[in-house]
Amino acid sequence: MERVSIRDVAREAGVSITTVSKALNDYPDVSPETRRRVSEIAQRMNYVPDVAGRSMGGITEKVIGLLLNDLTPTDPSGAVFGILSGAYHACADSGIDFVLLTTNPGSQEETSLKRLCLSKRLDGIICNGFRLHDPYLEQARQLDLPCAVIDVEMNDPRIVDVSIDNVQAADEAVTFLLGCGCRAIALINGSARADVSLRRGRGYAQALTRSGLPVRPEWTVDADFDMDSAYHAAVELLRQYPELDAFFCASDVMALGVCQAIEEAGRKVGADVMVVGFDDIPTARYMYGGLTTVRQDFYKMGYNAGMAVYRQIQGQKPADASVGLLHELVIRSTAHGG
Amino acid sequence: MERVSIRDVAREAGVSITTVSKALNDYPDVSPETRRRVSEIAQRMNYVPDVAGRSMGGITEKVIGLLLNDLTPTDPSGAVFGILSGAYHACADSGIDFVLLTTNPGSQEETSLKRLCLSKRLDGIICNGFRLHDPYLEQARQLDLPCAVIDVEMNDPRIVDVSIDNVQAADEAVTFLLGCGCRAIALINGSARADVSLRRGRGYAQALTRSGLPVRPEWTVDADFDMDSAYHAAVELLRQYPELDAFFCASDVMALGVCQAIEEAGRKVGADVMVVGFDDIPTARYMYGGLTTVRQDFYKMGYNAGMAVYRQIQGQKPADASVGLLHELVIRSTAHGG
DNA sequence: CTGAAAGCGCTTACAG
DNA sequence: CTGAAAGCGCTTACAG
Repeated sequence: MERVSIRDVAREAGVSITTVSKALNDYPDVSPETRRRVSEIAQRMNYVPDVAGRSMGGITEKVIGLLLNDLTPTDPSGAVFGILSGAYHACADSGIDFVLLTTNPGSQEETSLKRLCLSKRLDGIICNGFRLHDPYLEQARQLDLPCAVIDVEMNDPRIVDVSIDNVQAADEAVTFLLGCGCRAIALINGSARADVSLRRGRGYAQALTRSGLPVRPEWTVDADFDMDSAYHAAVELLRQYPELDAFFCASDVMALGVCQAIEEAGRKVGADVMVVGFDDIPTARYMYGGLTTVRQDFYKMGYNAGMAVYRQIQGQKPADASVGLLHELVIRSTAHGG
Repeated sequence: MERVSIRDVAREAGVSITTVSKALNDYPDVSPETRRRVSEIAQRMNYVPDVAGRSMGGITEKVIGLLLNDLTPTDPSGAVFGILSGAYHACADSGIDFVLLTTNPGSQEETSLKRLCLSKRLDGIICNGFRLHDPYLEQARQLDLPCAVIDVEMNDPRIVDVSIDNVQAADEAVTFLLGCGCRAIALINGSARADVSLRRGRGYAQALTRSGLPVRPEWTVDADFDMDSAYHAAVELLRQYPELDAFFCASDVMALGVCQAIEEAGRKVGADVMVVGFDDIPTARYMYGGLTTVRQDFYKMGYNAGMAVYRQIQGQKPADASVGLLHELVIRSTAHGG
């Protein structure tokens, strides 16, 4: 596509490029008539200043990157999409450029986070999908750049943590199951390498302990947030421990696999065995008569993360981005009182 | 973050910036020893060439933009995510920069597609989510840029169309329902402003006509791809036309609403009333005992679109990107023979 | 109010 | 094999 440069506009308008630049950048020292004529001509010629040129001239847009650890082909829970959309809109609302970046365990070894940020000229970064011990997580602490990390408790004054209170959320879910009369509750957890799994496991244990119930390690399975793994785990648990009367699952997607296993075992979900999921994915209310689950708002997580990074770029101190990030136990059919 | 420039590296290495540039860009006329030392120093100093500088120097990366018409907070079907991921990976595999852009009916009036492409320095573009009569759709034809459009039949030799054969897919779905013995089949369609809706409507009518059945317009409802609208439409249809024995839905998400309406009407999904959805979303097999649906591969659509645009950028002629984009009727519980 | 000139960080003929 | 210099498209003191 043929690009029109500032010289072309200047020639057409019969002025210098200085004047074109000033007219288009709202400098006061340009006659109204000149400004009008120049903008009119620039518009007509479809002149769009070259970003590289502008950048060299000293004008750069701020840019925030959303760094996704592994962009998978599919996003069953919609978590990544929600975060992406939220971060994007936070940038749009702040007049900041948004750029999508991805990495994976392999490329984390190749290129340092710092070089990645440098090459994309980032002014701030949001990290999502990182596992404990991922190299970039540690590098984020050394990064001299506004940074928000989603779903990993970094405990670093320079980094904004963005996540719901997962311990509390899991505690509430399990406490609810106990209130429903359940006494043998299994935990189908996400990957042990994910910080949220640790926290949800803690909430689960905390609720049981408070009720004077033992925490039986054999009733906790790491199903890596995977539907099929959860299904198989539940099949096995139900076979070995027929006394199980409830499953708390660290994601709705895993809850689906668990529900299927329960039904295949000839038991009735929500009656014989209760199930609570996590996330409240868009289709949750249509599954198994309505999945009882812990809702979290991924869009808002992304949005808050974007805004928190933006504020830091503006020089404000990193506000607590988890404020207003509330979870909510949504009671439907797969687990319910009375 | 402190940026190191080529001068800093040159100074540190005791050579000219010319030599640094040559060493780092693999020019042959640099002594092996100099090259080694310069790269070593550049690496150590975390030197990353400034893209703007490189661009001014004449070296620019190719970039493909994925333009989404409205980035919604949520993506219940996972279609947008799949396309995004596919397009991203096509770019990654081709060594091309990927950038995410969004627009909406309002901003389409403000900025022309051409200016948008110019401002992002695009070398190619993929359009998704556009409705018939969206201004950008017409502007895409005039655009002097490799372009792929998803799910709209553009019929333009310069534009790559990317979509499954929606007429054929719908025809197969309805023909299957007829084979199941259904004789009163309603169509819950997507927005009439979406090209795919038109095509699926055509396939629906085609299948009925072939079987000598009348196409009753009152049995077709535009539910705009929305779960709740589909639910309400189904409630109403079931009330007015109790003889309905099947629903063909233009999306799984809408099928969910329809299934709920059927159950609330005291009828059994898959027995009294059959339901076929569209998309095969990740959770489809867990809903209502398994949703019968037409599968399409969104990731592949995005990937093929990206590759087709890339090929055009390389100067190759625009291959048919829909090749290999197959749909598949997945028969589960909500509609099944015998 | 206008414009010539310097400078931003690179690359690349070109001379040595 | 090395480096001085021109040039890419802008912005912005600065002089007029």
